[in-house]
Amino acid sequence: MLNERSLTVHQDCDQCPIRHRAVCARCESDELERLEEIKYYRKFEAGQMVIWSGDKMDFVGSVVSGIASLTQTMEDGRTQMVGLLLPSDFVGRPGRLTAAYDVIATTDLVMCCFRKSPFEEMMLRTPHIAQRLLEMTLDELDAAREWMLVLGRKTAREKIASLLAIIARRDASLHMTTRAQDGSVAFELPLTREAMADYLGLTLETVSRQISALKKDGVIVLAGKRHVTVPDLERLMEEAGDDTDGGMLV
Amino acid sequence: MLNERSLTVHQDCDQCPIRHRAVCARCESDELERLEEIKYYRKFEAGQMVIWSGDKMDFVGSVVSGIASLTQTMEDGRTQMVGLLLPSDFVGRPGRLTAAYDVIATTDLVMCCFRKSPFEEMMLRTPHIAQRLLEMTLDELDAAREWMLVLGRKTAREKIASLLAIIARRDASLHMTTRAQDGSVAFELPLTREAMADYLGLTLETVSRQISALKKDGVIVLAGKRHVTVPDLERLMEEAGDDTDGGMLV
DNA sequence: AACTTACTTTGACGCAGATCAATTCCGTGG
DNA sequence: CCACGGAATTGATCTGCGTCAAAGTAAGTT
Repeated sequence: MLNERSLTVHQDCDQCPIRHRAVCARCESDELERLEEIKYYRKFEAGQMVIWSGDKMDFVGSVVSGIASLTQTMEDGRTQMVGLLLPSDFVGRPGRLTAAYDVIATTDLVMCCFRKSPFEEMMLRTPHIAQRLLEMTLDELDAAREWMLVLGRKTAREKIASLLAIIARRDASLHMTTRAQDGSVAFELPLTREAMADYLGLTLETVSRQISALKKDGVIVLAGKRHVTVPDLERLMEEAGDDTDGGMLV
Repeated sequence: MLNERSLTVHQDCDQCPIRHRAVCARCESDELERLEEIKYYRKFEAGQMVIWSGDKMDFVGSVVSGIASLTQTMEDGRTQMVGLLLPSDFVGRPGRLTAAYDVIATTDLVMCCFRKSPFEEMMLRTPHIAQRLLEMTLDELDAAREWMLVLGRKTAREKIASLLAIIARRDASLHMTTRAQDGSVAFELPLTREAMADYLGLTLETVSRQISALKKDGVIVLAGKRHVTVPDLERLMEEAGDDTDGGMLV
């Protein structure tokens, strides 16, 4: 799967996250119309498989609402999440026949899809789309590599802080956070502890313990299990060991 | 940096790994000539920095000979290699101003470069190049994500086996391995123990210990510190915990 | 041949995070 | 309202890998 770093939120239609004009601001408008014609929606329930690794992929698309995850699994069951698809993120691989990872609906999910072959044909006709997709894919590659540093070198506490910082940043850019006058940021955790563990290469117990520790140290405040308030985003990012000012991740 | 998954080895010129006709088999030949015109070579010694993270990138190119690594570093010095550039791999990010990672010559290195702006102009003129680069970048993304599984979920022994399997496979595709009649494969390890550790998210001591263990168990045979013989590639891949038949990595 | 320097191996020990095991929390439906 | 079940917490213990330290190896230099 290609994923994330959307074609950005549709301005004209709050149902569909793909702002076609962002894909290709310089294309002839009839191409854009054609894109509109081959569009359709798919819904998934939390926990449902969207795509199995190795399956034939006959569509590309993007997330309208909900969260999906890209996951790799070893025969013995160990799993690693390799990407998180938030609303506006792109899924699919122009030019590829089969899916490389499992895609799972983490929450209830709505996707806006395009049949792959017409999309690809259009890509061939309109060069700016390939250029835009290249741009997006490079962003994803950056994100994946930033995540490699997290997985390979960070401590459990730093990993949790990194993930929270990323979600806070991403949610902020989608205006999903509450930002109080004192600068604190609040958001809803979209992942179970287990999903976080799979993303971070940890166990769910370690995730739980580190969240408790961050809470005890006042880095975050929890209301219920899922509602997180970050009093000081700077502090959280220090905890994450982040040099990267605001490197875009996921 | 974009990297790896080359524009493949030049057929006409063994000096230059970029087979321009592979980039764009369908372009007009004068475009290819133009690419030839803006080409130049750069040499680096082992250990030299090719590019600093954050620096302005004014060229793209590919590795002719030697090995380079893409590395991320935290302020406290922890480092994670996020990519390995072998001969024929591509470096550079069309459409990006600055480098996202350090690029370091792991061995003596020769690169074939193109000044970035003419290359980009050409990319705009010849759509197949953007499509080819998209293809390559998607491959890299797959590789990065496969590596996330290695970093997040595999044991030290599996990590080492994974790395050796990848190098063996990569070298084989470049005809750099010796393949004996009994099916064993032999190659030269291009990395120090420390570099391997940085790639695998381990310490050099653990790398050394696991290599000794694999040797003791007959999975590999060492002649000197660097020359590796793999009697049974299947066995090595089992040790790597590899489901992926032959997923391209690095 | 002796010295230097960088790389590698091996050992002893400690700790971060995994594993195993009980509760507790909380949302949902009867 | 209670009861049920998945999610989360917390505790006790184990272990793989990191850390610190020392010694071995190989290639280049004088």
